[in-house]
Amino acid sequence: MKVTLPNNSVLEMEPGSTILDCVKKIGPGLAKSALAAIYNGKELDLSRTLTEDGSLRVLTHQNPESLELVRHSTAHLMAMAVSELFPGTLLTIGPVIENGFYYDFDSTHKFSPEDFPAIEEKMKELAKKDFPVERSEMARGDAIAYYKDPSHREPYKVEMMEEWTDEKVSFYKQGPFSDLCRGPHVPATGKLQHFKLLSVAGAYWRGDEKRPMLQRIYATAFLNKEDLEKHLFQLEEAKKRDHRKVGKELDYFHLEEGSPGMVFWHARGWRLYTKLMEYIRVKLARRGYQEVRTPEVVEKNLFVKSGHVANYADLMFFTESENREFVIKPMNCPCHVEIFKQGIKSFRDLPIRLAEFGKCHRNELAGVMHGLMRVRGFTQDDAHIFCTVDQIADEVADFCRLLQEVYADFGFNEIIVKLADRPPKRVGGDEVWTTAEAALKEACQRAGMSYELNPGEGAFYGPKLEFTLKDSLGRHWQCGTIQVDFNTAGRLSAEYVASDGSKIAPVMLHRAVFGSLERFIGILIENFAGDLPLWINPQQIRILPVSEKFLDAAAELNQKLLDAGFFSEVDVRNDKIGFKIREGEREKVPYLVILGDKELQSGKISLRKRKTGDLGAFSLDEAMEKFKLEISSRGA
RNA sequence: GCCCAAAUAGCUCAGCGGUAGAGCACUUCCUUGGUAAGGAAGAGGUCCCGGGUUCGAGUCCCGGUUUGGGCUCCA
Repeated sequence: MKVTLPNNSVLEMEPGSTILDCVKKIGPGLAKSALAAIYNGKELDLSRTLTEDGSLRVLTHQNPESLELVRHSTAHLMAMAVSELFPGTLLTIGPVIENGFYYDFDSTHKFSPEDFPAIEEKMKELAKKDFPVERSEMARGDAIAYYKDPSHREPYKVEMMEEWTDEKVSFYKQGPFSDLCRGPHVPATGKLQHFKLLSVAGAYWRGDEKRPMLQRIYATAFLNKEDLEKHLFQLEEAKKRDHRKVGKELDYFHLEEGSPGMVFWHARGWRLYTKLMEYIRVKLARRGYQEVRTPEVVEKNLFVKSGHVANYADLMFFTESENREFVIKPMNCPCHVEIFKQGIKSFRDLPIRLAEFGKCHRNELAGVMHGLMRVRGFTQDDAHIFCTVDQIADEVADFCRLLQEVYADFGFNEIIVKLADRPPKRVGGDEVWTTAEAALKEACQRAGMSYELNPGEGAFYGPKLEFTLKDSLGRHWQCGTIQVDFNTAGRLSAEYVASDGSKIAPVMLHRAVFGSLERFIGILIENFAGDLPLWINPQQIRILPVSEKFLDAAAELNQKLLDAGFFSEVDVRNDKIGFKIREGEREKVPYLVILGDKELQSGKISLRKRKTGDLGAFSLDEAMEKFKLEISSRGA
């Protein structure tokens, strides 16, 4: 049998040899460090027997592809440790996830982080024993019978296997522990060294709330110690940056028990909020959007006609007055349609782009609220573009460019685009869907964005693009979206007069760049760890008088800065300058101005930049130029 | 909505059947200063809400609310 290596050399192997035999032939060092191999494009265990000619690539700790393998094998190691420490625990599944893996257990023992050291110790002990990990196969029926036997009862495994159609299933055995698994795995438990248990949480069997609640242990594993430590450091960093914590420290907002999921914006947070609105408002005006404002309390009937009450009632707040029923609007679209319907629209008027900072309320499930990221009352930077089918591509392409421009201004340069196409249940003919999907694809191309397909995930009324940005810690946040809608305008009897005089319902494009102002602010806080760039920072300058003698001079300077449009304030407290500097740094004020005798004598001010330190003396004009430059360049 | 946990001073938290505590912040006084914490004194609490157990409940039990970690869902 011929085995081709990556350097194109060919090894001649006896029939019946395993991959490991092959690797040994390449070199004993490689055989020692090998974890698995890719043979003819398939990832396989080293113990697998070669049955055909092929090309071989050996995976070691050096290869990024090994990460999933190691994580999955570590999941088995964790399951083994848990089984030994807590006999009677039932096994379910232990998949690899983005930054690690988890394993779901059904156990009478209630796991808590206090169990982690013992489990980790056990894992290390089992790893040290270096059990070989051995693959075996069994007929599916036999495996089911085996797992039904009371002495090794695993009902969850039985349920999974009963749904499969494979004739044979594979098991992986390490020492006394074995688990149903497709593999592949590392050759021995000794290869597993860099892991950490992270958290424990409830999770339904198969994500179904009617099924038993299992206990999920989240953990992670890496190929080397440095990567593990780097990841653990990032988790710590993320915790420090938590927008709920930072937002409170910076006095941006608070939430309270009486209004769950509704934000009380404090002066500073609201300054940031309005800054973002002003920023996007200018961009929209230049692209031909018309900003409008519609009511938050709307007659229920409008949302009955739009279909929201039928499909969305669980998430809506209702109210009534004078025997009439109203809704607190959960979205702005029907209101924008009402504006569109005022007067007669011609095809010449299209596209019409109606934008609104629309405050919406959704009665989200109690368990899903999360700081600013998931709230019940929020404001979308919403707009609806009423257009013809032919105009979709142009409008979407223009939106994609707008979105790129905006995200780049905030320093987000990596954007993931997902195209969700036609779902099984949908309205509209196939030819319209095809046109719309093609238009979205074309728009992405024109904007130079590559997209992943999210098959069947579109809304019932049309396909959509979803935009996810990556923050400074590499975390993903879905913000922007543009959705094609063939349904709503027609339902609400909105139409335009076409060139042939017929009346046609326009296509509606629902779109948002930030998504919601609340969520976007949460993302900004975490991305910048509270150190917002000067151009959006609601605190820009704080004047620190060296002693009370300089309070008047400080007030005068403060007024000049306020007149010039900067956010400035004076620390009037009777404390030493060192203390005020410390406080200013702690409260993340970008610039501190020290004002004392020296400054009054020289007519200059002393500037101190956060995290950098003393910048020296500047005339007021020089300092303001400096601020303006930093603001216009949007520098961080 | 479901599982688990938490809720004590403005903030961060300790106390876990026997008279409510600390640090920071706040107020007053002393100090009037030069690039990351000057000193002293004072004030501040329905211990989330409602029931129960007990001679006695922040503390134990039950119910509710909110928050947190997840599941599911989503801007």
